[in-house]
Amino acid sequence: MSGYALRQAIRDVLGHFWSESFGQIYPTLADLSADGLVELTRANGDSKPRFAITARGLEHLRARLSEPPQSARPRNGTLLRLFFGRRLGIDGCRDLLEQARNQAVEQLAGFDAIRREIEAEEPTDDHPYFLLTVSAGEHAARAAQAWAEESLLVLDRIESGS
Amino acid sequence: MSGYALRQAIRDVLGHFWSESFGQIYPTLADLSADGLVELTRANGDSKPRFAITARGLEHLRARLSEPPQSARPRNGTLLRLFFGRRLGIDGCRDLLEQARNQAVEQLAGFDAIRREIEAEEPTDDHPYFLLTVSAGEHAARAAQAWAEESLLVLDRIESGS
DNA sequence: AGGTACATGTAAGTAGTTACATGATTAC
DNA sequence: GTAATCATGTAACTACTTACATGTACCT
Repeated sequence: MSGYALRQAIRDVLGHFWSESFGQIYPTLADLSADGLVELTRANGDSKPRFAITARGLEHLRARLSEPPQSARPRNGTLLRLFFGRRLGIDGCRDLLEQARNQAVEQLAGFDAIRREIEAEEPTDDHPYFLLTVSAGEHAARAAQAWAEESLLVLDRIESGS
Repeated sequence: MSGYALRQAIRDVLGHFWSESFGQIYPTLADLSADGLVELTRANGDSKPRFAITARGLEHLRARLSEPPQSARPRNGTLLRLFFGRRLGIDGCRDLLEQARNQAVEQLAGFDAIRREIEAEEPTDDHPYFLLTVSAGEHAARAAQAWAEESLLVLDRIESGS
């Protein structure tokens, strides 16, 4: 695919756990091409550029996938604000939690659509792995929804005097 | 508290949803001090420096807490590797999932300790908010554990031929 | 013909960590 | 007295995003 199409695929398919910008994609694609890990095979009268991974690229990919994943530094703005909830005020907290709940519900609907899309396709050996990542999103979103709803009830109890 | 103590508090208390490095803390503390939002009040023969938030600092904090939280770009190395699970190989996937499960279990033990610590303290108006963030961690960790364990079973089914 | 989507690339800026340098205080 | 901890600060570096610049292909 093209770098442009690659970015769309990353956004649409890996969107809930990964992201890349053009500023990352194009230089990286150029480096990979220079190292012979991908090839630009623009066929005959083809209007669209087609990068494809090479045999050496596949080897390299396997090696990179085997590297231990490094966890990103945690940075959750919602939880930081709730931690200082007394300073923020109870209405601000309620807004944050309602937003968190709504976001979780939307995500669940999105995952449901992705899951049905995958299951409607001709099954391949990759599908079980794709579904693993969807399942991770579903578990996380359900947990987020449950937490937000419980927490809204806790706020009610705080407000009605404890 | 001192910048040094602040960093320890961030690591120990907010560790599961926030982090700051010295390279962030000291310049920021200097800026806040210059703007009169914090004050260094080193009492008489006190060996330890004590930064404290000022009245204007509290106002500023409230304003900053009211800003909408911006979500960081997603970057989950474990899910990225599992997405390409067929390339990584089933044993590599198993390692990733076992690590994810163990990490979740450890986190749950940590949250349990924090919760008991908070509940043992003299209750303050802040405690319900602290517990909200602990609860978020517990929900997320329980979801991660359940997902990892389900997924390990899925791997078994993949391996035993589908 | 003109707008939208496709396509690439880069410079400037943002946000942060890591590593280093330095010294004071406390514990044993 | 010496090792560990407390304490501050900064320069170099990493890893990205945003915004801009530029052009092509496709649809109506």
